[in-house]
Order: sequence, then structure tokens, then C-alpha cells
Amino acid sequence: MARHLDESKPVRKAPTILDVASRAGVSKSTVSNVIRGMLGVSEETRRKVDAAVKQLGYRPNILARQLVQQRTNILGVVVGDLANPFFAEMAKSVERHAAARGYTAMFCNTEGDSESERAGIETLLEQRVAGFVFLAFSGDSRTMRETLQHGVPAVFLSCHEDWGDVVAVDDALGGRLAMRHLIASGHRRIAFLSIPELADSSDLARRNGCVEEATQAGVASVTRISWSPPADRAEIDGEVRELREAFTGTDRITGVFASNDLAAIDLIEFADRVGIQVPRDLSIVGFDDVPMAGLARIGLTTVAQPRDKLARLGITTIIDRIEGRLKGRPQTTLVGVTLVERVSTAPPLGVQ
Amino acid sequence: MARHLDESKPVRKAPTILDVASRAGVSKSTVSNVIRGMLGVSEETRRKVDAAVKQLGYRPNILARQLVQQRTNILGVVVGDLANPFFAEMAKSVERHAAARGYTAMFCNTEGDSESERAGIETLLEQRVAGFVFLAFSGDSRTMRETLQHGVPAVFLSCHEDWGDVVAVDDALGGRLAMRHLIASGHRRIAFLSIPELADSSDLARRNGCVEEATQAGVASVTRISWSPPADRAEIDGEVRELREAFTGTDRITGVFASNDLAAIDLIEFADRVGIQVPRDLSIVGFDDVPMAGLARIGLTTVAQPRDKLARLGITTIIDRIEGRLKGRPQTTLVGVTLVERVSTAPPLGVQ
DNA sequence: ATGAAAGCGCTAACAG
DNA sequence: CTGTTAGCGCTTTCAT
Repeated sequence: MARHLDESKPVRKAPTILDVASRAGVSKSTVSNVIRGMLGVSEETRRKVDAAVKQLGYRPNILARQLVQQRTNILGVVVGDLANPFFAEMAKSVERHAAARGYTAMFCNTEGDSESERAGIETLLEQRVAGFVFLAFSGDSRTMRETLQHGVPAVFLSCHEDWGDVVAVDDALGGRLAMRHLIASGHRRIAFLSIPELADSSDLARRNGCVEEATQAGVASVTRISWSPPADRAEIDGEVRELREAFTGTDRITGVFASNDLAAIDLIEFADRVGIQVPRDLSIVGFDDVPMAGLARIGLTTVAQPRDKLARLGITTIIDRIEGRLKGRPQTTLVGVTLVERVSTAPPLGVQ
Repeated sequence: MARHLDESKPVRKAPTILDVASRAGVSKSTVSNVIRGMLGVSEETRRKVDAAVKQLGYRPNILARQLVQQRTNILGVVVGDLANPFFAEMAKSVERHAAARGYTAMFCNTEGDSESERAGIETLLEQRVAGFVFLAFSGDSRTMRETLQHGVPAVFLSCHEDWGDVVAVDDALGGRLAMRHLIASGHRRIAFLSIPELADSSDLARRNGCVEEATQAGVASVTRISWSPPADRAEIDGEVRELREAFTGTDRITGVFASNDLAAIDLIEFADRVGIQVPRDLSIVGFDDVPMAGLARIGLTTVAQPRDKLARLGITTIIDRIEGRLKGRPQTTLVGVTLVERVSTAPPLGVQ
């Protein structure tokens, strides 16, 4: 059996457990036992096997292992937008905690599009991921419930769905804190700002929290702004108008709680562009506390999420679920938030 | 054979190709042929199989397929720091382009630590990734060369190594552009700033480019600053001193070219903190053009990398290599850069 | 046009 | 303590 000459690179196939076995002069089960650290292997055999492994540069084929074990140690991580620093940080933490516990993360970026989300999940399912970590979920129940409830556990990290475990911050509390801060500073005409493309269940909870707080404080209503940066117009209380108008004239809005930092920073940009001074004319509070918010030139007051803690708890939850330590109905874990005061908020003009 | 009662969830195993075959009344080979879209299957058989697939919710087990085919369609993506917006954007683009071409991305974040890089690569190798995409490489040749040259192709995206294909911007050109801009604005005492923890081969090329340009323009020397934000001290031309000193007094540095935007923005922060005005007292040029650089309040002049183009070319390269369309010695693809002028640069004081 | 059979590399009983 | 033996779910010749 002559080697073909055109085999320019003698791509010698990766050694298998059998190669190791014959080289060490033992059976493949023994090699397997050594590799998996099973006890009950004589010291000498172990040494021989280890040597053979090293010499051959043997690396177990996880695919084969997973095929026979009928389960992988891959986590499917579904993220809305990696370019959003909040998600990027979360993704990073998730990957680190997963790796620390022996799991590998496979990411799928959905760009907020429910069709590519579906495609991504389909792929992950074909790879037989052991579980899902959702850092965003479009809520397209049609395909999702159907496919996912069909076996693979899921944890919703910093988002909410009723058909899987949830680990998230107390969004409503965050909304209350933001609103409380604005009201305590003297603001009365306040708006809740969200970006429709990014809106999800968390936005709703944040808004509810801030509306509740407003009501308790005797602030009659919270204007609702839905804006797609960097447009000049936005939907204000259901009506499309110039965004600028909302912040000028009598009855102008003096304080805004944005559903996330990116929206808040976009609003700061907008304000700078049209000559509205922050915080003199307009106070802005964000949510997430992305690194950018802490830059001196931004100085965004915001509600901070404990990102690493969320990631850690989320990974623990999904792994406990996968490995059977956690059974029964979906479980919700809420963690606290804190308000970080910076320089994007101040009392409104005329109030001391 | 009675079902055990404690099987709370009747986790019916995922249907296999055999289930589909028997339901459709054909052999499993036929099912396989239909699934893979092989021609030479009668229309009727195809319909029967499709129906069975749908009814059972069958999903091919990629693991089994990959085991028998001896290759996966997984790309191992090694990224330095997902929290760096430049890498986050690149990771996102890479994932998208890979998915579009039928490959799945598996990420591993190294935090710049060569040990966790090694561990991550080991894991990816065990998963039998078809190829590697490096968005950063520590250069720890010891383990790397050894393991990687042993079979799996690699592309270095926006970084450089001689043992794999390279797709990157022309870093030296970028350095020249930055320097040319500074010199054209009237600066003569100029520094190159880098952050040692993040430094890599690209930094060197950028520095070389800027030094060359300086030389050609008759600027004798470029001060070298190595700084770990937010420290007050830094290594200035090899000597540890107060960073502030470099920018004050006579002979002060009036222009800085930072090896990347994060470093540049950190320097802006520092300048703001110690009362150095940008660009009046100090002009700053970055590299990357991360989204943050475009914020009105930052307005960083910077060298823009065509991120999506890089990702696209990188994925094409690695897939061509994997699928055998690209053979032979490592290939280098350089793409151009452009200078984006914003407001962090201006003529030095006293020069019009 | 379809089916039968032989593995891919590994784990997991079960014997010896 | 070590070896033998079945598969895991799929692709891929090779017959039919």
C-alpha cells in the first residue's frame, strides 16, 4: 500500500485511543480509564499509558465521547448584539464561568432578528448543546417553545421567559431607583425612553417600576418615548413628533430614564447635537452601567447590574439543571441593583 | 419493560435516522440521502421521508455525522478581550460570516493570558475544530507551534504570525497616516503610546510605520510611552516617570499616536483628570475607530480598520484553506486603512 | 432508485 | 486490575 505522492503534507491522522493502547501495550479500555482518571489502575500501567499519550500527542476525540455518552458539554449562548458592551461583557463572563466548570460556549448572535435567532438555535440544537443561555430572546414563541421545551434546558440571563430558569436583576427595582433619584432631584415631568429594536421584557419591567414609583410619589404620568437613534423624530406618547420638542418650551420634559445605557448615551449625543445641555436642561439616567458610562466625558448616572454575579449564577443554574441537581419547575433568581450617580443628572432649572 | 415511575419528564430521546426510516418505510441510507439533498431519489420517496422528518421533529445529529466524516464545521475563534469593542465587533462579524457559509463559531476569550489561551486552544482542538481564527495571539510559541502546526489550519485576523495565513490591515501604513496627520498639523514632539498588557505584533508595525514617517519628515525621534491606565506613572523612553510630566513644561510632547482607541480614550480621560486640554495642549490619534470614538464628546481622530471586510476575508481564507481550495505556503492579505479626522487633534499651541 | 453492511473513536457494562 | 464486546447515530461504498 504505497502512499500517494501528491500527499504533499503527510497529514498523519490524529492518533486514536487504539494507537495509544497498542503503543502502551494495553487495551483501549485501560487507556480510556487512565484518561478519565478512573481509579483502580495500577501505577505502572498509568505511567506507561501517560508516556504513550505524550509521545503520540494524543488528544481524546470529544465528538466520539459525546456521541456515546449521549450528551455534550457545550452550552449554546444566544446573544442579542455582541457590539453592545453590556452583552459583550456578559458573554465574556459567561464564557469564563462555563470554561471554569468544564463547559464550552458556542455563541450565536441574533442581531435582534428573530429569524436568525431561529436559525442559530437550530444549529445549536443540531450540535446537541447541553443547555441554552439566553442573553436575549426575541420571544418568537412559535418555533421556540416547540423546539426547546422538547428537551434542552435553558436559562434566561438578564431577560425573562416563563418556560425556563431566570437569573436577572430586579428590573422593576432598578426602574424605581432611577425614578426615585430623578424625583428626589426635583424633576416632575419625566419620560421613559426605549429603543424599539432592542426592547424586550426587561424594558417593560423597568418601565413598570418607574411608573409605580412615580405614582407613589404623586407624579401623575410618565411620558413614553420610543426612539430609533439617531433619528430626529420619535414616538412620544404614541404620537410621532420632533424629539427636540419634547425637551423644549413650557411643559418640557426635564428628566429621562432610558431603558439602557446605549439609549441614554445616544440621547446625550442627540442633546449635544441640538444644543440641549445635559444636565442643565435635561437629566438622563441609564441602565446597565457599561464601562463607557464611567468615562469622565459621559458621566452617565445609571443603574448598575452586577454582570459577573449574574453570569456566575446563570451558569450555575443551567449546569445544575443539566446535571440533574436542579429539578422541577423553572426557578427565578433575582439580584439587586445599585444606582451610580454621576454627572448626567441634576435638579431641573429653577429648583435648588 | 416497564417505564420507571420516577421518570418525571418522559424525556423521549431525540429521534434518530432509524426512527425516520422505519416511519417512512425506507432504509436509513435513503433517509440520509434525502436529508443531504443527494439527487437520485424518487420524488415520492422524498415526500414520504420529508413527512416523517416533520412528524418526528427529527434533527440530524451533527456529532455522529462529524465523527464519521472525520471533520467538523466548527471554527475555533480565539479572541483577546471581548470587552474591547473592537474585538467584540470583529467577533460578531466573524460569527456572522462563518454562519453564512455553514460554519459554527466556538469562542474562547484569553484575557491576554497565555495560559488560558493554551487551555482554550486545547479544548477547541479536542472539539476537533476545522480551523482557527485568531483575533489575538499571545505568541507563546512553545505550545502553539507544536500543537497547531500539527494539522489544523489557522488564520490570523488583524494580528500577525508567520505560521498561518494572515488577514490584517496595513498597520505600518496606519502608523504613517497617523504620524503624517500629526506632523502636517505642526507637531514635532510626538509620542507613540501603547499599553503593555495589550501589546502585540500589530503594535510594533504601527510604531514602525510612524517612526519611518517621522524620519522621512525630518522629525528626529518619537518618544515611546508604555502605560497601564489609569496609573499616574508610565514608562517614558524606558524610564518610569509621572505621565503628566511628559505633557507639560518646555519640550513637552504635543501629539500622541496611541496604538489603539482604548489606549487613546484612556489618555483622554487622564488628560481631563489632570487638567491637560485636548486638543489645545495635546493632540491624540487612535487606531481602530471603535464606535465610541465617534461620540461627539470623544471625537477621537483615529485610523479606521474595515472590520467587516477583514472578517469576511478572514473567513474566506480559512474556509478555502480548510476545504483545500487554498494550498501551499501561508498567504498574507493586507487591506487599507483610512484616517478619520475628528476633534482630538489640532495644531499645537503657537502654531497656526 | 434503494438497501445492507462496515465502520468513525469512544465509553460502559461485563468477564476474566 | 485489565481485556472483550456492544453499541452511540451517522455516512459511504457496494450490491441489488
